[in-house]
Amino acid sequence: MSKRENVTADILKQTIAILKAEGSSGVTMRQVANKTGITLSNLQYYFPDRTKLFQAMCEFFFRQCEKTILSELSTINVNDRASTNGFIKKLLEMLIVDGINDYDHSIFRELWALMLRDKELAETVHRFYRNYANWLVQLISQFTPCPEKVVSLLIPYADGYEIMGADLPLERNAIVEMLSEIISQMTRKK
Amino acid sequence: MSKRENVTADILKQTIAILKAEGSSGVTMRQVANKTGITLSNLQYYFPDRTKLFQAMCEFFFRQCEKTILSELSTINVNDRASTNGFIKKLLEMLIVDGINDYDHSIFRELWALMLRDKELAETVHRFYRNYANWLVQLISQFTPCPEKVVSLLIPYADGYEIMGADLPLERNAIVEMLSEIISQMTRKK
DNA sequence: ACCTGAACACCGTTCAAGT
DNA sequence: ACCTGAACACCGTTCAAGT
Repeated sequence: MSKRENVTADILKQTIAILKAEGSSGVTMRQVANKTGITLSNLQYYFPDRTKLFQAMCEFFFRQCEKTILSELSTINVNDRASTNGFIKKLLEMLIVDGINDYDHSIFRELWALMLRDKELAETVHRFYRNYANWLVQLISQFTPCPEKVVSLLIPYADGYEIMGADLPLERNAIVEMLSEIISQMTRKK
Repeated sequence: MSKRENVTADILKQTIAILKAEGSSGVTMRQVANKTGITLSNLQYYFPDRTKLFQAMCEFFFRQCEKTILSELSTINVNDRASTNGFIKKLLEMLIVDGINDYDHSIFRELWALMLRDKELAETVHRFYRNYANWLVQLISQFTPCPEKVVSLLIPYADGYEIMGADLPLERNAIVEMLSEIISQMTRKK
């Protein structure tokens, strides 16, 4: 790793840490520089303005995400290949998460807001979602004849549930049950 | 309306306008004061700090939202009472919206981020979602024996779809079709 | 009760200057 | 190629002072 790569990786890690802890308004150029242990001017040498820093942070974040997700998905694949029902349940338990459990979800929420005012960052987020959808389709295609339907149902639902799932008339268990039924009906029918 | 009510309403309207146009980082105390035509100090008399301004803005925004939604829902109710299928389609067309069409959705995205760092604002958002879910349950209960299921499926899905629906393997029409089938199967079964 | 302006520490960005 | 510090206009907040 070149010096440039090392320094920028440090900067982006600190940026993500601050974003997670304090939100996008907490990510100031001076704060990032301080936590990284460099001067403001030096930070600006690597990232000439705040927008560029956010864009790079976004790409860095998704590179990490992709590693995590791919290893999680491969885990599920090995253990539960046997039964279709067990597989679906495992997948649902993984995807349908309460907003309180935030580990990386808070960063997604910040990105959804930042997307509105930064087209390049928005394209990075959309690219991630397209990749994510493709992986899921590929994984699920072993278990159902309509993986595109299942994925098109689950990904948006998981994002929305994370925001306001706690305010729904049904409890999480009932919702997982409902989704499980919907998917097995889809799978049976065709 | 008292003077206080008039001034605060003006302030909050301008706050929402700026939030929609420039995002939460664009909502500065000085900018809000300028657009409202009052001094910074005077704005601070009505809203002692930025957090209080955001909280009041959030409540004001949802009061407007509730009016809009209730009138939209009553419209759907009158025209399509006749056929259950027609009613569901109308409802889906209303709820499943692409992120590009943003009218008020951009404000929701900002609020989802602000919720993470302001518990009072978060409670206001959750209260809105609970009300929204209750109205939908009530409206839908005429057409299906399991309105809680339908609502618990549709609201999170609509929020998630607005963010990343464009990145799914299925087109919007196919998705509306899929959801329509799912709901009519739910309705038939019981 | 309502409104004002000065002053504080902090912010992003620019720039001329160093190695 | 990499790093620095001073200076700019802007920010939220505090405060003492007015009507």
